[in-house]
Amino acid sequence: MQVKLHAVNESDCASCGIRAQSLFANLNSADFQLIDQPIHDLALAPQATVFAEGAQGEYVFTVRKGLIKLVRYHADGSQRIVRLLGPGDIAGLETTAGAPYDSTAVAITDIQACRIPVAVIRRLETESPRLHQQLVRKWHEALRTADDFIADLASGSARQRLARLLLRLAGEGHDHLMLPSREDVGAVLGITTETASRTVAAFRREGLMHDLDRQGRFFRIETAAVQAVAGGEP
Amino acid sequence: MQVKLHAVNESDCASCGIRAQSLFANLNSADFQLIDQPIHDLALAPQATVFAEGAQGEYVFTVRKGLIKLVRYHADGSQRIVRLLGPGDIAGLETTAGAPYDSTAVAITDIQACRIPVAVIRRLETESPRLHQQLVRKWHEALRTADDFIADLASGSARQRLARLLLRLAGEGHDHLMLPSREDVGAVLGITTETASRTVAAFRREGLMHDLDRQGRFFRIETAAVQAVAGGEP
DNA sequence: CGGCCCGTTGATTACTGTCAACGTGGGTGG
DNA sequence: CCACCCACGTTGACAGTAATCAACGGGCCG
Repeated sequence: MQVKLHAVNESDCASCGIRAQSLFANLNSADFQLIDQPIHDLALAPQATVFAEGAQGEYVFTVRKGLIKLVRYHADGSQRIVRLLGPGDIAGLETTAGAPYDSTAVAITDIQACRIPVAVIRRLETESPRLHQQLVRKWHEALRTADDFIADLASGSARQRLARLLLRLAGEGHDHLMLPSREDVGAVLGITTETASRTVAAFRREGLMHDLDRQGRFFRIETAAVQAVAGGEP
Repeated sequence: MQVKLHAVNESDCASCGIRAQSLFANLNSADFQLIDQPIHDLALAPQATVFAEGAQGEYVFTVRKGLIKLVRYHADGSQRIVRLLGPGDIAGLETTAGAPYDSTAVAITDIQACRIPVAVIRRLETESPRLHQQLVRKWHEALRTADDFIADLASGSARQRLARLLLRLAGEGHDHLMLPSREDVGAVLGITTETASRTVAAFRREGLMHDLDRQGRFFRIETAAVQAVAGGEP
């Protein structure tokens, strides 16, 4: 696992591309003075573990670039991905509630993230209403996303689920996306790797998605047609 | 929909059976003085809607007794239950983030709940660290429960899912439970009403659960055997 | 160059969804 | 008070989908 660290300061935050969605979205200079422990920039390679379920957390992580999976393991060793986190999302929010990590976080792609000591959050939370507001927003986003996962990605046929995942990964207004490994797609949708592979292959044959590379990871989707499948059309 | 209301005061809270799990768990008398809008006691009959998805919320609801379902509706009209709330749980937390309700809340059983104006929460949150701490705890509980739903109730065979639901409804250390309608069981587990009915019937035949009434709602379960099925045993 | 991981595909089985019918208990209206 | 009706649970038959077991090819790393 490759990990690179370097300290971050206020000016880095000021020029951060995802500042607007981050926890520090509307902090002022006085707020920044309250940060008494270093925030580190973190680079992770695919498959790197950010944190493990059950560990006592000391950091929250703001994803700046890449995709992270939150995983729960079943008794039989199989995994279920409970949520996917992208730029602007926070991993390890539960540490701000003083709890151990609820799931294991693993990098799917190359990751750039900010590692923020939970003590910094606790201090800012009580002293800066601006951070507090962002924190509540993040709790709400996380909960809403979790509910979306149940409603969208855990209901209906494999075709419907895959279609909804494609739309989610592409993001509003975009038609290109990167798909995780077929195994991860299966773990997100609650289907087997084989069914995930078959369904992707079927979508390609049907012209619902087109390869953008030769490794079967980057795709362009026919948004309207995919939406039809997501809604229940065969 | 039958709704009964009456105002609640500090002494009611002091004697509340679920005070320990409630938002007001450790408020002191000074904190109670900050409550400047009335909190109402709410009684609801089964099928009553507590709030509807998309509505701008003005209240959060603490469930004192009964079971509430949080529902999302699909484009085709079918429903998916995203979470179940019982005594001590809060419905409508998202209003404290200033957002509309993310899902529709419907009573499954007779309900007793406290209806708390969101303005009261906002005021207490800034002025009472005790309430603030409880609020964070509630966000965390809700998020964790949502993740549990994905990992436990949306993975594996119908038998596994039902077994896990039974264990969850019984609660740690208990072996008796009330099951919602077969339609709701299906909507929780992401299976059809028929499969839910068949699987319940199979569990009864196999002696995994025993009727406690004649309407097929109250059961006693063989906890060890049900755990085995939940873990993957046939 | 060889091995290995990953994606793919085939064959078969098992499970769940679908469509349909029926009984029963509770509620309603006469 | 009784008859009717309806919602709900149940069960059957069958179709359709996904899981399982197995095999194979290609790209990447050592």
